[in-house]
Amino acid sequence: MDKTFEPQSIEQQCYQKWEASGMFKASGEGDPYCILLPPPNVTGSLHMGHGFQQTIMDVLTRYHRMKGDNTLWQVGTDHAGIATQMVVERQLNAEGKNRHDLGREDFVKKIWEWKAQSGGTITQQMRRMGTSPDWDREVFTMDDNLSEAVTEVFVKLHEEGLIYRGKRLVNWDPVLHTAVSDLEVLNEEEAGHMWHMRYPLADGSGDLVVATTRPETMLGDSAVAVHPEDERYAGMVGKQIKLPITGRLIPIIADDYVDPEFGTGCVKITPAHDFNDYEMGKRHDLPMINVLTADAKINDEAPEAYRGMDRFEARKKIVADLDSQRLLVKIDDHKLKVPRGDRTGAVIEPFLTDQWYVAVESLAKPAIDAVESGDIRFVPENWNKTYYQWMHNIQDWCISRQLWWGHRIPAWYDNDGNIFVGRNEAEVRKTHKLDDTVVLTQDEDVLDTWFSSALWPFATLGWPEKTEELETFLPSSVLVTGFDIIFFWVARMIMMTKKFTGKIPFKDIYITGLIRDESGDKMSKSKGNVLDPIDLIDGIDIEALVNKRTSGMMQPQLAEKIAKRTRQQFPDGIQAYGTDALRFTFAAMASTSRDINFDMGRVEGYRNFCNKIWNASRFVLMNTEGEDTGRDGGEMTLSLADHWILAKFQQTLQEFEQALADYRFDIAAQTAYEFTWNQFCDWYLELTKPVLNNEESTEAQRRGTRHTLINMLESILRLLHPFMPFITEEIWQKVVPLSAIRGDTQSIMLQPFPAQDTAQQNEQVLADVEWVKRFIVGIRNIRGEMDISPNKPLDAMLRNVSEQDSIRIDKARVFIDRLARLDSITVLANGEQAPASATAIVGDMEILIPMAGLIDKEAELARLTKAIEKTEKDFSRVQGKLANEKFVSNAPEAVIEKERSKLEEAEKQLAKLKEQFATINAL
RNA sequence: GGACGCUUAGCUCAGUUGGGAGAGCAUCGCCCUUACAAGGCGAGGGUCACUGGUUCAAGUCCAGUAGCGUCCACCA
Repeated sequence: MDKTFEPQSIEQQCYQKWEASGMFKASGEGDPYCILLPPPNVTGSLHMGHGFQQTIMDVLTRYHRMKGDNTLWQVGTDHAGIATQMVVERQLNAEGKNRHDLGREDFVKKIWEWKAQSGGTITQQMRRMGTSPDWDREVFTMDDNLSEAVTEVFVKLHEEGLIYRGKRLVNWDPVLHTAVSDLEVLNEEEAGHMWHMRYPLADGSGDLVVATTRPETMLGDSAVAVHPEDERYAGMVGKQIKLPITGRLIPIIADDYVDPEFGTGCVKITPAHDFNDYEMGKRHDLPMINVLTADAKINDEAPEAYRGMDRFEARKKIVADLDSQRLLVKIDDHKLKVPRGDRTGAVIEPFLTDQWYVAVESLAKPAIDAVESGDIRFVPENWNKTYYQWMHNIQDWCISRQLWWGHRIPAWYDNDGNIFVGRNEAEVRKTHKLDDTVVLTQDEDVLDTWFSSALWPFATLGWPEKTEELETFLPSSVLVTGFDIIFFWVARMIMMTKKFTGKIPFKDIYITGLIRDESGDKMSKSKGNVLDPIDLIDGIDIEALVNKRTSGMMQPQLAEKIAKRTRQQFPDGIQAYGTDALRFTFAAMASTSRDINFDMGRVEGYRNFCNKIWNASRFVLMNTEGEDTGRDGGEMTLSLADHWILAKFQQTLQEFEQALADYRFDIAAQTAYEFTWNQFCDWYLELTKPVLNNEESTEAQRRGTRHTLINMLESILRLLHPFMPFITEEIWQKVVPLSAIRGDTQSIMLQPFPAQDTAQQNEQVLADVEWVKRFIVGIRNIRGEMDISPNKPLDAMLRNVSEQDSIRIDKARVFIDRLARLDSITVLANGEQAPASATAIVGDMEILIPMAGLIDKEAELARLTKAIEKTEKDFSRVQGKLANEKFVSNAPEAVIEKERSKLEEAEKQLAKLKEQFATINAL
């Protein structure tokens, strides 16, 4: 084995072996365990969030597979309507064309070509993360069977009246020319203005001043509203306004919605271009005057001078024209929330169009019940509040999109505009008895991508067929996803799955935090702080990294700054840390908090952990290869250390499994790390040396220790495998022939997870070794602080040795001698004089290292002073506590007892330290 | 306006029924000891944001303040 761990050399071939051997498939035996991969966009490439969530899913999948469950990780990708269409359209733009030049059919064909060529990027990258989903079951949301499910759901919901078509005000993206749902609109606060405009009364008796943030919409005004109890305008309600520029007559109406305190207390009402005005328009039966085109330009409803102007151009002209007519009163600065499309960033326009909707109210109720009843559980639990809040205020879902890429809506129109919904045209003709003379044209629109995503839990398992998979794996065990798509996806899956299968889609919902950069900023192209998980795995040099971060930018002017910062942060680029280190980092950072600031130091630390495992394994192999490890029987005597590490491992295993059951991946990772490094490597491996390198050891002792050594390592590898699949597989293949494992050893991933075994728990041994450790650390501490070389053998004297101390010394003598590097141990009789010494205290026992020629007086006095101060502080705190009568009478007996023994301990120690101080001081 | 969350060592973060403040990285000292210098051994470092309350006892529970963040709704 090489001296350092080189992840590159093993990962990819290891993965190929796993995948080719079909090891990711559900075994068909054991309790079902299923995870659904939130399907990433087929256009996408792996980002840190994917890496994080997939690590968690893979840990769970590999763990449950090893536990013997019938484990399925269902994988697939999403067609991502808008995102994908935009990517391909951008390519066309680069060729100087647009999608209309190609026409719908050719454009969609082009997207399929693009998908065939580049759509596999993200699934290839998932493989680099070491994920183990059943790739043979990979689905794409536009596959035939998924599309069938989509049609089926649409038709059934329509039959029940839960899908309807209606003319409503929708969020319109004027760049994409499509409606989008409420969730796809982001409201950001931006600096704007409030224009105060004078509207004259038609009878010439005066005027009103309205305040607006969108003057151009005045072309579509159909009323002015005031509060019914606003005395200022009491006499005006019912009168007419002569709307400037257009000359139209519009009424002054009264409505509670108006806030008399805000602005002038008069609101211009534009029902076709504002959601609140739309509602008021309906209440007052006002005309809906649409003054915009699909491009958000002024249409022919407006006076000629404005027609064809962009909405923002029109705004300027209208303000100028009003000003010249002395109708502009003032312009105030005003902060307002501007709605923008989450994909395009374009200002969204409330726009009156025909769209398809899902009436969600009746679907929402069972979905709320499913969480309230505890059938579905959010982890962490407080996310259910977010869920309830949205579900209780849920609005009908606009599902039609004026795009070309997606599931075509299964609705047909005849020439009279009648609508027929069915699974296909033939079915429609049959059910509605339409012969060939009736011309039918299919609805041009496609469905919101999230409509098909909502069916993911059952459609991927074969629905509407009654498949065995559906029977076995629905509901799935846990959904691992981010809070950002609780509304988009999670809630809709619950509604749809309940509706169409009667079952819940999943039992637990584990909500992960968002991965941010080290200072808490969101990773984004424009900030230039994006890390690519693949770069952390393979490494990247600084030039390539700078190039990556600064190319293809929306705002090229930021490039220089980003380049500079990147060079500053990564002067030598990013090292290749390997997949296992990255995965371990993700797992270790998966605490319950909302956001995670990604710290490169952690990755480096866990890369070092990989190296530690690697070198510990080298040590184990060096000492077991070609030796008798007891694999074929033979007498074995286990040392104290052997028993101890087995017991310690049991403790670790218990904590580890509990943590995983609680979805505390950070605790599980920490537990495994601590055991492996601080117990197994730092102590146990050192404790095997006195046995293996001791000429006096019997063959049974050597065999026992070798046996423990190799099998302990083997168990650790299985423990760590769910987190670090590659390094554990690589080492395990070398270890297993020496271990006690028999049978099929094709891969560690098919081995059982280490079993909890009460026979190996041993409190006595744990206590004994803790005592030994304190003994050794006491002497190391003296060496460290006294600058005594670790190589220099010392003579130790012991004072106040109890019977138990003596037994322990006998049991552990070889270990103590070797690890503390002692030449001799002398037990002093009661009252026997000791030479001037440095001291360590273990319980009641004192360890004395004679100072002659070794230790200087001042240094030892300083050390003792430090120890005395610390002990005195403890002592007086505990003493104060016990002196408090209220504490003694109120606290539980166990707590008081603990404090009493603490006090006693401190008192004894203090006495010894002070005595020692006096002795040294007298020299 | 409503909801949720965060504030603990220089940095990134744990701290689960209230009962001795922890980890990794960074820092300092010693050590190339035959698994590992991506390492070993040892050490230093915190008025747990602030104020008040409950309690014998508060990082932990309650109330409030300040700062930061997220989501939802929204006044033109």
